[in-house]
Order: sequence, then C-alpha cells, then structure tokens
Amino acid sequence: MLTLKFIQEHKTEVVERLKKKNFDASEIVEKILSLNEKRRNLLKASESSQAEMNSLSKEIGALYRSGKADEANKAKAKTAELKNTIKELNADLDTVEKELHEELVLLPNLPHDSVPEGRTAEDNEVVKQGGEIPALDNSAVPHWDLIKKYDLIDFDLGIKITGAGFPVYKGKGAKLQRALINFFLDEAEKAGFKEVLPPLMVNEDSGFGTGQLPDKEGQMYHVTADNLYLIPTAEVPVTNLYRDMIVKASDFPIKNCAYSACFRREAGSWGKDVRGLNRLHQFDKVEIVQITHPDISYRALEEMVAHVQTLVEKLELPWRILKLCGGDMSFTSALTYDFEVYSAAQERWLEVSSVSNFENYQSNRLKLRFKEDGEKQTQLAHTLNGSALALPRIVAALLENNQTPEGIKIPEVLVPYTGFDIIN
RNA sequence: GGAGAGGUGGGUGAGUGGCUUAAACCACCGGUUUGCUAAACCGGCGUACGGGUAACUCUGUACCGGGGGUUCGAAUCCCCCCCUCUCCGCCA
Repeated sequence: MLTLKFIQEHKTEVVERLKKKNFDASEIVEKILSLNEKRRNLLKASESSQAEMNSLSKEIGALYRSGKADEANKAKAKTAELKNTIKELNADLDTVEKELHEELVLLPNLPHDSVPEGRTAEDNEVVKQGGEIPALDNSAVPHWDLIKKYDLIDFDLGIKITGAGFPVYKGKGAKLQRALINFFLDEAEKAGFKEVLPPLMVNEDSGFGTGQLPDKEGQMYHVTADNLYLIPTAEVPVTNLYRDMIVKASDFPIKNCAYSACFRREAGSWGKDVRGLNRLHQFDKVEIVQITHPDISYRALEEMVAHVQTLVEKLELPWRILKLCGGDMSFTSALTYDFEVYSAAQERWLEVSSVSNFENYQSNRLKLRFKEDGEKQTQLAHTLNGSALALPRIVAALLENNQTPEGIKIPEVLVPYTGFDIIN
C-alpha cells in the first residue's frame, strides 16, 4: 500500500506514474485526499472533546477527594453531552478511516522510472540473454514423454491420491528434486542469504501482510477448519518474519533464503500451458528475500538478479532476462525482472524466476520499519524477493535440452548432488 | 480432545476504579569518572495519528492480546473472541 503521506505530497506524480501500469488513479486519489481531509477534521474535533473530558474527570476526582460531593455532581452533569459528542465523532471517524483504507488498498505500487511502457507480456523488454539453444535431432521429445520413458514422475498416481497437478516424483526423478533444492540452497548461502525453513501454512495476518489477502484469496488453499492458508511461496512466511518490527539500520541488509513446497490453486488455468511440469498445484522452490535500506534497494535487486543468473549459467541452460513492462507487472511490484529458460523440445521460453523490488509497498502493510542509528524517527524498509529457483520448469528444460540417444545428461554442477550423471 | 494458569513497554515484572505522568530491575544509548577493561554515578529510553514551529524544544489524543459494555473516570469491574503456557490423553 502506498503511504498516505506520499500521496498527499505527490498527488499528480502518483496519477502520472500509475498510467504506466494502465491504471487510472485520478478518481481514487481525489477521493483519498478528500477523505483524509474529513478524517483530520473529525480527529481534531474528537481529540479536543476528549481532552476536555479528561480534564473534567480529573476535576471531579479531585472534588470527591476533598469531600465536595455537591460540586462534583454538578460537574458530572456537564459531561453527559460531551460524552455523546465524542461517541458520535468517533463513530464517524471510524467510518471515514475504513473508507480511506478501502481506497488506499486499491492503488497499485508505482512502477520504477525504468519500467518500459506496455500492456502485455509481448511488451516486456529482453535485457540480457545467455547460453546456447541446443540443436536437438528429430527424435527429440518434450519432457512429459521423457518423464514417462524414464519413469521419473508419475502424474497418474498423483491424480489417484490427490488430484491433477500433484505429481509423484520417483527414483532418479525424486533424487533430482532433492539435488536441485540442495544446490540452490547452497548457492544462496554462498551469496549471503541465511537459510530458514518456514512453516508451510500461515495465518490470516501473514496473508494480508504480503498482499495475498484479501485480493488473491482464491489463489491459495484455505484450511477452513483452522483458518490457515497453504503458502503459495516461501516469500509469505519469510517476509512475515519481519512483520510489525522496527529494526536498526545497521542490521541491513537482512538476507534470507528458504526452500519450501508451494501450493497454488491456479484457478482458471487451462490449455497447453499446463501440460507436464509447466504448471502445477504443488511444486518446490527456493526463494530469496531481502530487506534493505531504501537507498540501496536497487543495488540489492541487481545483486539478486546476478545471483539468479549464476544459477541458470551453472545449470548450462539457455536463459534470458526480461524487464517487465508496466502492464505485465504485479500489483505490488515497483520493478520486476523475469528469468526464462528455453525448453528446446517444447520450443518455448519458460518463466523460472521473478525477482522484484517492492520498495516500501509491502513494508507499509507489514509495518516493517527501521531507524537510522541515533535517530528517533522510523522509516519504512524496502523489501525484495525472487525465486532462486522454482524447480518444475527447470527440470522440464534440463530434461528436454540434455536428451541424447544414450539418456539425459546431468549438468556437471549437479552431479555431486544427484550422485549420477545420466538418466537412462 | 479434557482440566487449569496466564497475556502489561526490547526483556523480567509490579500494579483490584482517581497520589499512575504504568513502579522497579535488566538490556540499550549518551555523558561524567577512569591508564585499559570493569564498576560507579547522572541523564535518556515506546508506537501511531493530529496541532504548532524556520528548526529543535513544545503540545493533544489513542494504545496494557482483540472487540464491546459499566462509570464523570478503566491496565484494574462485566461480556464475547483470540492466543500462549502447564498437566492429562493421543501421537512422529
């Protein structure tokens, strides 16, 4: 959520910048400003009445103590009206504050100045590219066939015990999962991210803190009996570790990485995009999260992007980095880079990571603040996160790109983790 | 699942209706003293939203798990909810 203060001070800027996200903010901003004016007036009136009440009460107490009951009773009579006034003012204030909040959460985060104009994924800007797209021979098949051929993942068994989108990994397929998770965690740790292993379910407050609730409620599995949500990404529990906190500027940067299973209902998805490993209800991912000083959050973003780049390079996959255009960015992000790897048999790019700077948009909800050393004033921290990496599409690309007549070759860097160098 | 105890500032913890402006201690920060460390002493030490100001100082209101109620006045009394801990049961 944008801060009220910022909207007040940068009214036209907010409207202008949100145009890039194809969002017309002018009406909402006007409404916010007028509601805030209302709020301030009500607040002033309420507070001065309360101040009056407080001093009257004090007097009454003093009168009783000095035995002047008559005068005390007289003073009491005066409080009745005041009490009513306060009640009414506070009720109005409450209403206005709720309305104001409802409007505030409608505004998306402002896109960074460098975000390209555009409406759809077509308009995303390729900023960097590397690796070589392998030339597969005619016998090459997509990963869902390879998976069957080598008995790596069983979708039908998953359907039997749970449902579509919950694959069962088997044998070398299962080992490959473990290998990738450990590889990603080790690499993240080398890059300075401290590992945490968070719960896979979170409460409502956490869902709200990172912005999944209330807007994207339908995308999460909801355990209604206990009112808990299965996490769609480790970003949720890990970022919420710092909810409602005031940290010291000297604690920055706070860097965490976490492996977790991720659960997504993917309501409304269909078609060829969901074939094989392309889209699942449950999948594994290593996430990196960073909380920084606002002055250096964009440097932190570049570092995180560089880290992800080393991962796809070490896995010897053809990769490219996209800077998302305004229209394709998420509601909460200020700048997002997507990583894609080329899946040679499907002949398409697959998104495997999304790295974003949220600036203070998330921390305003989370109430994640910091203080400069020696300063009394609190400021909102900047939060960032990124996948490093999500497994299924990496597996899809690895299988497809590395298929040979003899079997599927495992990238060198993974061999110490898998314990085998070929799947055959 | 059953029974009990409890939720007060960063932590421990006092506080049964107005001498509370939430004590005290610890931690933390600043200062004095000191050969260094330690200690002692002095001072400071919450958050949010307002008002005021050139700025600092200043000032108002709210906040003792959350919500409601009683009262001139609530951390304190009443009601509802949430959470935590202990014991028992079940269990990897």
